[in-house]
Amino acid sequence: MDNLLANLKIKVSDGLYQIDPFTSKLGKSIIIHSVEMITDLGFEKFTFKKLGESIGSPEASIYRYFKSKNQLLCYLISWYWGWMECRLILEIANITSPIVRLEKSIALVLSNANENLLIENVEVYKLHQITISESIKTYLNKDVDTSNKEGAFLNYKQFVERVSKIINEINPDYKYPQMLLTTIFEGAHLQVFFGEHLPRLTNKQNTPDYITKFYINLALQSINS
Amino acid sequence: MDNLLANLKIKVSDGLYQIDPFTSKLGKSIIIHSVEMITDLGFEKFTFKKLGESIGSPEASIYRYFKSKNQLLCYLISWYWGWMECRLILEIANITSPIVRLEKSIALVLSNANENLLIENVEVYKLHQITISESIKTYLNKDVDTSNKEGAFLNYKQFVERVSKIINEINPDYKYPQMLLTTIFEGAHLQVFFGEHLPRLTNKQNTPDYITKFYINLALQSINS
DNA sequence: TCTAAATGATAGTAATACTATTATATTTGC
DNA sequence: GCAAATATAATAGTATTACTATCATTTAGA
Repeated sequence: MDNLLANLKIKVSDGLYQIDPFTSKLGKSIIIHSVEMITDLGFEKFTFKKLGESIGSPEASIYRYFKSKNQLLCYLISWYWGWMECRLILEIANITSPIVRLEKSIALVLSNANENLLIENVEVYKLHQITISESIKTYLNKDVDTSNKEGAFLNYKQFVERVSKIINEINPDYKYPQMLLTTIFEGAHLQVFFGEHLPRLTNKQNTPDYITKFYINLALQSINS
Repeated sequence: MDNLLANLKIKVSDGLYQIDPFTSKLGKSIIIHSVEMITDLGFEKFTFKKLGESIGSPEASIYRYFKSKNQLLCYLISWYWGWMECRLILEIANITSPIVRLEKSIALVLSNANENLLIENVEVYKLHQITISESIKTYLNKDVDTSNKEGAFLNYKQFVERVSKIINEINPDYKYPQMLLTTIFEGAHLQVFFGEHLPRLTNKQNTPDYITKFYINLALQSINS
């Protein structure tokens, strides 16, 4: 897969950066180290000053790439969903059954967890962790409409859109594909978090894919009724 | 209902305050005004300094009630779920059918929106808005385990627990009641938010209770299969 | 090699999230 | 009704955050 994707550039809306980070060494370093640091510290305790220290560049240089910590988070999450869309396309290509395609789409959102994959030198499983714990912070705030105009959620919307079309292949009359999918995707992330920190809010099982199976069932029951 | 609840004190874990705010005038003022301000400004832009100005007390006095902005948010959300549990008990008392009880439980989580109810002088619909946009911030952070020990999520867990028992009345073999319920409750809040700000991530309908109906169906299909 | 752009080094600002201290009210127990 | 305990006000101060600004230096492209 790495080879296949070597020449692939994941598209992120140009409202999500001041300078495209993948056009320079410093830019790439910002991405790689911020993924590292946000995973370790959490978004709240992560600062551009700490990031600057860890990459050996002044804080001010980082602001040339991202106008705020928030913009950087939006960039990372958007990049993640762009990457997920690539994976989705590869994963479901040549599969005729829409049900199988849907199953694979849902499973995809819960994968990444233990893979040691580097893409553009970013540790993808860390970005997955960040998406689980931090992604809702990109939109659950008073600036959501501005971020939306800047294109912060385009890649996520596109991902949802693509899977919702599969749902409508299964059942053209199903009225709530987006609603069902965001319920599943956000819910799936949450259950991972609950499993680790708030077990009374979930039903953790020993099998590694119990969350995936739960949501696949939920989806198919809802769509086929 | 107001009369019924006049003497009722909603229990909040004592790890969520330094001084119980409902034991003094200043404490009550902190609660009432913080609900107001967090609704208007959002949690990120809300500060104890602004709160102090709006209630005419110094910032330092607020810190005697809540050691941090985060603790105050945890208090408010916990209070909200305590209040919701009270409503739940009243709402489903004397209803024999567990299916109807479950339906009412789910509907409850999406109610409050337009009611102009004051309880302890707190505008409950604003607290509902805060829960929609801010509640996940109480746990999606690196301090979650500490907050959990302080009892921040007890009232929410209790609410979920109570409804999960209804699910197991309907189907004693159903394995994922907590998982299903947190998916529904958090999902329901999210769909309200998406409906207002990110419509491509949901399927907004003209009927006011489309979200409720969607999740009731989802629940019953999953439980009865 | 010249020039433009990117980066580094440094400084500075307003605001945030607190803590500390002392004086002044207010409540309460006797 | 008064003293003691407690709560609040007034004020000051700190480290950190989230930036912005300036200018010198390095690097990269034509």
